[in-house]
Amino acid sequence: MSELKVYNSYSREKEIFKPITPGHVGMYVCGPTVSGESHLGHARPYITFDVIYRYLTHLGYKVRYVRNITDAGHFEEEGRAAEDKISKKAILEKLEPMELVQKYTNLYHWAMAQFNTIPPSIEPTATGHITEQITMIQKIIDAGYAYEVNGSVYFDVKKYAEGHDYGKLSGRIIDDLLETTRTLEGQEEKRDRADFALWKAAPPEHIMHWPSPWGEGFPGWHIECSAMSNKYLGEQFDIHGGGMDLLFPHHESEIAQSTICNGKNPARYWIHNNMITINGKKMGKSYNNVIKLTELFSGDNPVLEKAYHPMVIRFFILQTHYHSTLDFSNEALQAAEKGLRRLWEAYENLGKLEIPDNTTAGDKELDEKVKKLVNEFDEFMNDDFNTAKVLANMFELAPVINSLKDKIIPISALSQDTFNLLKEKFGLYIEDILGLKSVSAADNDKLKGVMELLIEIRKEAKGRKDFATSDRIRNQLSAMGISLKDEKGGGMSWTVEAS
RNA sequence: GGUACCGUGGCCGAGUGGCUAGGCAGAGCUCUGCAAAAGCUCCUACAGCAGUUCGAAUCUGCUCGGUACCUCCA
Repeated sequence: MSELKVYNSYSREKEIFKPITPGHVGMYVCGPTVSGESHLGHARPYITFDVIYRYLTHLGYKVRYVRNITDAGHFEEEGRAAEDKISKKAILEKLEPMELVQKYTNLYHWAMAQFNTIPPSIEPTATGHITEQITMIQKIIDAGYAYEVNGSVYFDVKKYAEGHDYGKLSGRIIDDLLETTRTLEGQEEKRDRADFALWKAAPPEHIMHWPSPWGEGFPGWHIECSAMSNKYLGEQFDIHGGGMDLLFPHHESEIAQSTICNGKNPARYWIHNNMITINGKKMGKSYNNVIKLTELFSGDNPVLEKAYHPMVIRFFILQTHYHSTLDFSNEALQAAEKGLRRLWEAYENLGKLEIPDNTTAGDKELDEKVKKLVNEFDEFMNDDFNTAKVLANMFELAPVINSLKDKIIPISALSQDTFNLLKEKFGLYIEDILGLKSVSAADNDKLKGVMELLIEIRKEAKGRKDFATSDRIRNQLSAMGISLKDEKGGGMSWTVEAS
């Protein structure tokens, strides 16, 4: 079997994956800032890294998956910042900071569960690790790479760049960074415009602040990930992941901080997923084109033609390699919806098939083809987690499976070994590694009983050519979102559309 | 402006220099009381120009177009 190769953003090359400690993998993924509702953009990294986590686990690694919650910082409740400053009443009505954070954390967890992502091993919060961050900042100050001004602490990028390669990860040229003409608010305190905050003094009206050696304030954005990854995964760990937009300045700064504190790049492999775009534009606050996950699932957004099932989103994302941009459109999602349904039906059909013992391949060519398609699953995943190719092979297998089920191809065309391999790997991949689930709604026993009754009545009606009755049953059910299909050989199957 | 990346058939999207990716849509056929589903078949593209090569979607250069990052961002 081929070795796992991953594209390392740091070296810009595909590298063979070798963990620091054999048999173990430490993976840190930048989590969301919970100052607002999770949106479609959040779906991409967490589904991508969920599959990576699942695959590494499948390979036999014991993976410690750490994904943080950014719940500290200078955020305010959406759309209320301005009035808060002038209205005492608004201040009274405002949610407690932690109440706000809890609300959006809960929503995020709920959405991640909808996507069938496995919760991380550790999910540390920034507010829960203030002391660790302060300790780290102090270490950087002591090392001479940070300075304090008016209760805020900044990282001295210019000094760091003298002896280190600041900008390597993101392909930045340090001189350009130092000379950028862009002017931003509140930068007078910095010695150099490329410097970034490790600690910010909090103005009195600020909603979140903690005591520190430099006064009341809150941690800078980059330090939390360094502090928490260090705490739970050590000075150097295997994989650091996140969205491509975090390359600079976030991950670049993390490398700088950790290098000063621990003398090394914190991660061996930097993995970044690309962005989701809408009509060719990145989805983001600044573009005002954000689709919240709750809206996506309910269809309640002007750009959405309908609601989309979380599994459709998951499938849609996995149909593209994680390193490519993924353009969102109703057309593309609806295509994904149909594709997933077809694939899943084939999978269910496969589950119902049985093969007699000691069958030898009656159709050698087909047998070989099936074997090849199945074995390529591993190869494709080993090639930088190419889920798109795995799915393509599954689609190639679908007609074979359906033909076996309809007896267009006799089951004896395949050898017992090949059939078992197909059954085992298809299930392993589609459910355990890709993490897909059925989109059709609830199986419950009472409904099943009712359906069996209706099917029996319809069969009887058809038997006496009472098509008015048989069509009435099918049509009425269809109107309720239950589709009945006549199968070859007189059987009937039914599926309930997800509401 | 600087730095990266990208430009694939109606749409979405894989892609290792030579061999039909795949999905959705569309057309035809088979099956079927009808329908749906399923199966089979068809639809063979790689922004433009030049170059390297026996051979390029894949390498090089230029042109055009697009996106991202440089600011909070997944």
